[in-house]
Amino acid sequence: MSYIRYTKKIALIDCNSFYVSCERLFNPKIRKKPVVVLSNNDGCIISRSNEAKALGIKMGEPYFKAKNIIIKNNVQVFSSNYSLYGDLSRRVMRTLKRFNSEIEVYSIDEAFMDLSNFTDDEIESVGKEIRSTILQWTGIPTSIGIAKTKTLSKIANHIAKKKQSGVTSLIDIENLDPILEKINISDVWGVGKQLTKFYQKNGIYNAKQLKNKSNAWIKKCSNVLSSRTAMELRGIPCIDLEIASSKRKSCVVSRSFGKRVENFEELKEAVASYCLNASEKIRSESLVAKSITIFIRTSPFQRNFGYYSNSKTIDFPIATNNSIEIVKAAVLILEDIFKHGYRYQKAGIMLTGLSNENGKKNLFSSEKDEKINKLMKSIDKTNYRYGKSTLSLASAGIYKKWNMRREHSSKIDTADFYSLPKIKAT
DNA sequence: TCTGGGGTCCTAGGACCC
DNA sequence: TCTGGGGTCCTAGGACCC
Repeated sequence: MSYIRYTKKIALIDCNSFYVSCERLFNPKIRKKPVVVLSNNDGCIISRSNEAKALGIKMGEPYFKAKNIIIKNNVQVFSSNYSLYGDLSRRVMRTLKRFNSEIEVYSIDEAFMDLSNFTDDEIESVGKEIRSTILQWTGIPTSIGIAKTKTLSKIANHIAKKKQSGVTSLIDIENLDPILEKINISDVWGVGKQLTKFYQKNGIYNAKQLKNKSNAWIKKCSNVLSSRTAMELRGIPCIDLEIASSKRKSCVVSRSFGKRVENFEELKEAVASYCLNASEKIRSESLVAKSITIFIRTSPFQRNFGYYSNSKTIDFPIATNNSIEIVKAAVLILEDIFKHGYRYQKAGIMLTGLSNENGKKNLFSSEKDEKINKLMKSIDKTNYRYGKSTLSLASAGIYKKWNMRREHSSKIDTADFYSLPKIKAT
């Protein structure tokens, strides 16, 4: 058997300190200053400018723990504004698609792109052109790594992050060993906390050592994913680019509360309102859910009031995306798992077994279902037009005392068409 | 005393990613 | 006082069947 083996060129484009860069776009005064963006509920630090990193502020660090450094160094702090970041992300991806319409949007701030049709000589300058175009058109700085596999392009990107040009290609490097040797095993894509521990125990401390370990050993002692990672380090592509955007399989809405919740009614409100969010989300993607899970828990960090965590899943008789039905099921579960006497910190709802809506009609659908579907659609339309939660269910509450903290919001809303300034043509 | 074997399907939990 | 949220995939083990 013979086959043609051609070398792929995979680029990973990654936005630098993405959330911070988004905030900076609308606030030039903080360009050269240390900036951090906080997670929901102003809990943790999830994006840092280089200046903030240099101060020793760690990724994922609780905000209250870093507060001293932050105040002392006048670090600018922002609550997260996901509609802004989502909007800018779409702009970046749209710009990227001009270079190759087939990209894999891997996360809000990253995309893989196949650049195999360019020659080895061109590749680095193509990378630089992509980078400068994105910067010019969207204002977002990026780093670009190019290599023969996704895993290697992650490493290339890692290196590019530290370079002035922001672009690194490993394509025409014959022997990658000296480079891989400098990459810490925990920095390899697909190697998390547990695997790092395991590899270190077996004398593997860097990417080169993993690359040189036999597949048989890796598969036996770990799993297929790990052996794929090793193959990719050797320059053999095992993880395909996922161009076609596939439909999601689950949908989660969960939040920590702004303050601890003790009474059932408030918890019910929160859960009901998460249900409305989740069902609207799956409706907008024309999906229906087979089952629903509710979970509640007290803080895992403060157990002095006792710790309680529980969850339960039930199946719907017929897959659904109807808010009313979903809230009803959620409340039933909640009644079952709620226990008095605890200070709840977080609750969440998960819709699973998602499938396409059009397969939904069956023996049991009725005229009533049709009416409910129409009602849901008009609620969604109204909320889209007049702002989120214009129409809601009474069970979701009005005052939402449990709502999350968001004390440092920049309040920029590019996604809300109606909050844009109006200019009248004369 | 001695208590099949193998296949499939489902689920919960763990590990990973951003 | 204060510790995020949303995904995917894999695996082990149980249930069930013949």
